[in-house]
Amino acid sequence: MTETTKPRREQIHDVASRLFSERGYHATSMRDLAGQLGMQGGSLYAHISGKEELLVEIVRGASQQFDEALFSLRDVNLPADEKLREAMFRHIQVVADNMDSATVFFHEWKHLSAEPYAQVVAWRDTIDIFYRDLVAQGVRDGTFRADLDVRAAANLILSAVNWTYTWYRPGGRLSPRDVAEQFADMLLSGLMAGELQ
Amino acid sequence: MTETTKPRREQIHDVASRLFSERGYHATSMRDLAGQLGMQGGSLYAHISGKEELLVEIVRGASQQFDEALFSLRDVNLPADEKLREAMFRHIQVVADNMDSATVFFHEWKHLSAEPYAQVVAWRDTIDIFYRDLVAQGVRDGTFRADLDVRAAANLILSAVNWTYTWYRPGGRLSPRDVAEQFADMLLSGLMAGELQ
DNA sequence: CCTACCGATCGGTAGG
DNA sequence: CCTACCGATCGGTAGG
Repeated sequence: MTETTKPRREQIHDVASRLFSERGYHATSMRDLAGQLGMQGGSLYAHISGKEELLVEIVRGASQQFDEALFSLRDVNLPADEKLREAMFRHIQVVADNMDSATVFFHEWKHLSAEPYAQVVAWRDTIDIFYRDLVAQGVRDGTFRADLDVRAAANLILSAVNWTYTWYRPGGRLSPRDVAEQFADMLLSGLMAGELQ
Repeated sequence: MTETTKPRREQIHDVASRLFSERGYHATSMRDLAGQLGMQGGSLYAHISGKEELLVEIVRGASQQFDEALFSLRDVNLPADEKLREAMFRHIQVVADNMDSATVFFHEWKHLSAEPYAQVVAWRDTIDIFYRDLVAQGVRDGTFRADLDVRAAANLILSAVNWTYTWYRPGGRLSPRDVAEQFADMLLSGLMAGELQ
């Protein structure tokens, strides 16, 4: 009995996330969408107001997932390196658990109209600041190297966790935890062998 | 006299790279393109065979730039860490020098038809292998840590250099060399302060 | 949720 | 390189 039917609106969002991520927003027609749901193109408008509403809600949903995962970490009292491990894990997990909407988020946000577009830009800043604060804290308390460029470090971390949407395969060899630990190990300790060997 | 006119075909490619990167492939119409060149939509077909030809050539051009930058490094005799620095610099420089076509490359290749699509997938593998070989060499000769996961390391490096297309601004505060050195410093030495302090 | 339809726009072509 | 046009398809609506 896994046949419990989701609300129609939710089904539409799920299919839209999948098609937008596979083909892109502009290459997906409302008729494509309707076809996957077994209805006619015009019937979609009984449930939604328009195509862009779908994009807006997918993008907003994804950014909220990131927010919920990361901002509860903000004031947690942990050593900077452990905090970074946990943040990277949560960040990657959001991507892994929402491959479709995360892909739409990273790929299609430029097609939003002015207002939601500006919200994404503002949101990106908050995430940037989250990682900069995390790094800055680690530098201040001596966990991280004193000569770190905080912006560059945050940028490198974000590159690692964001780029996962292009290559990660849920159900594959690596769990989100595996990826996070591998990346964090390398970022924290570096690739170089110790000087003494 | 910087008014030397480029060949029309090249102008079309330049404008197409810019519009495809700004708006996306499907959201750019042939009439948009023609308008920016001061001609009518139909007139484009005196110079090109179709819209997808433009996408194919932009994508192919970008991948060739990466090839030329990286593959001459393949058999150069350098310590692995220096080789990595140089590879990252060249990789980032290709992105920085070709922001438009690099963006199209990373963003729009999924819209290619079967054959050029498969070429991009195959190309990506060669780049992946390039970085894995570089890391593996460093592990073998003791430059890099013996416990490195080669695939993960290559993946992390690629995340850093590829993601630059989303944030780098040519002519801004940082040169491609700056970014490459910052990233390589952090990747090679890690973020952690030394154990003794 | 369907049928039937709207005006607009798409990539591309014919003929000059 | 332009004018004029093609069939196809787009997002969306009216009326039921």
